[in-house]
Amino acid sequence: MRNRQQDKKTQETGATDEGSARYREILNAAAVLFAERGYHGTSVRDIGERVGLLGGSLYHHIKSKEALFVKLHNSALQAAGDEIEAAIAGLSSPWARLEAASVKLAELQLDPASITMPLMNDFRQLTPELQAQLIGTRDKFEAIFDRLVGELNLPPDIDRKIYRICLLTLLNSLWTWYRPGTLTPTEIGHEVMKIFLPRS
Amino acid sequence: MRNRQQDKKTQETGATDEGSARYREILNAAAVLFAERGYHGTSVRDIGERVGLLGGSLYHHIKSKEALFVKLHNSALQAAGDEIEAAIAGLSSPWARLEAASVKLAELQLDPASITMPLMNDFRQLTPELQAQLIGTRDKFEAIFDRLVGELNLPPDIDRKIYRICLLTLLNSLWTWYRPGTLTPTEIGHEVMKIFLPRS
DNA sequence: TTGACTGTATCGATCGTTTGGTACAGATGG
DNA sequence: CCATCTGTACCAAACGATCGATACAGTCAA
Repeated sequence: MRNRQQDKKTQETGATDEGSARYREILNAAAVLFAERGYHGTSVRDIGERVGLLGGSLYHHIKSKEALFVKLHNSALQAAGDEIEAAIAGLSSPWARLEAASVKLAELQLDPASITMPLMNDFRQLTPELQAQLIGTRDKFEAIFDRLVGELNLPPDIDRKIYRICLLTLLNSLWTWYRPGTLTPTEIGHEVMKIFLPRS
Repeated sequence: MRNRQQDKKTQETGATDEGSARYREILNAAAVLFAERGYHGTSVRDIGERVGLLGGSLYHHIKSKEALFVKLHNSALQAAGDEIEAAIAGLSSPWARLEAASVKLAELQLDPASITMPLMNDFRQLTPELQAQLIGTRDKFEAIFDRLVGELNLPPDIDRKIYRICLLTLLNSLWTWYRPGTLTPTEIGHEVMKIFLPRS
């Protein structure tokens, strides 16, 4: 028995280097892989390889694969929420505000440089305990669009909840089919909004 | 003289009991689990448990987990395509045809009794080789909606390709958020179509 | 010298898959 | 009628590979 005393365990808090460069590297690498291959399809060794570390060495920076995913998910949603709020800050027309928010979200989802939002939809592949850690952040994010849709003067026969879900689902799924080429992410965002804007 | 002729070669394709009751049981169980937890999140032992078999015993009926998924995917898409074609057969108005097709697809996606279409979107978690086996069937299915959208008299500023992708993405994602309650699958289908139909 | 960082090596669990064997149903042949 | 054979369907056990995670020793800058 080596450890009569439980030794210091410097990182028992679970919080590792919140802001180190290495940690952000890992966060970015994990974001790409989770987005490309899903949670279960990505191993910690895959992530390590992308940042030049062995799988086991990652655990000096992260607490667990699950914690990494939660951190990634929550901080991405938080950042996206902030950017969207900023994008609509100066606008007053309800339709203009919704369009600006949608376009901004499209840009965020399709920007390869940003930490994208892996598995915004579809976290069915995650364990229920993991899901529980994510719904809070997600609800808060969706509340932004809930508010924006609530301000709209929509035709009375349109269900606002379904309208909002559909818009968010589409924007969050853009990256599954978008390929850079003829249209920019911004243009894609406007194109999608054409479907949701009032016609006539 | 057992086989002077290579006899009828009933299952040379690697396909096992194409139509046995057990095989359909396995297909159904796998459909549910793949949809709930994704491909990697579902183990063959999980599937076996759902039909009262050990994981290894499944291999008397299936060739591999991948083959099971491919079979599931292709037959579901084939059946859905047939049902949608039947639903629009008697209609002539382009908008009525698209709406009928969409509602039918919504019903198929949300009917818990049918072999649903697991991971219609999002097969990024699959290996490229597996994906290659699916895109053919998928393209053929999407061609139905491509044709229907092509018949529409859409506003000229709307990109038809994006319009079609968005509609299909939404319909295929319904099950990720739909919960039985106030609205039936049919009503959900119509509700979604309200967004895509010409307003005013 | 210390503490942050990384490699080496390994753990137990689980993965998809294979193997050997068994129980049983129906044909076959003497 | 009985013995034998064949094929189906399954279980029990195990395979090698890989999973997330841990322990520990070495490296190196401060």
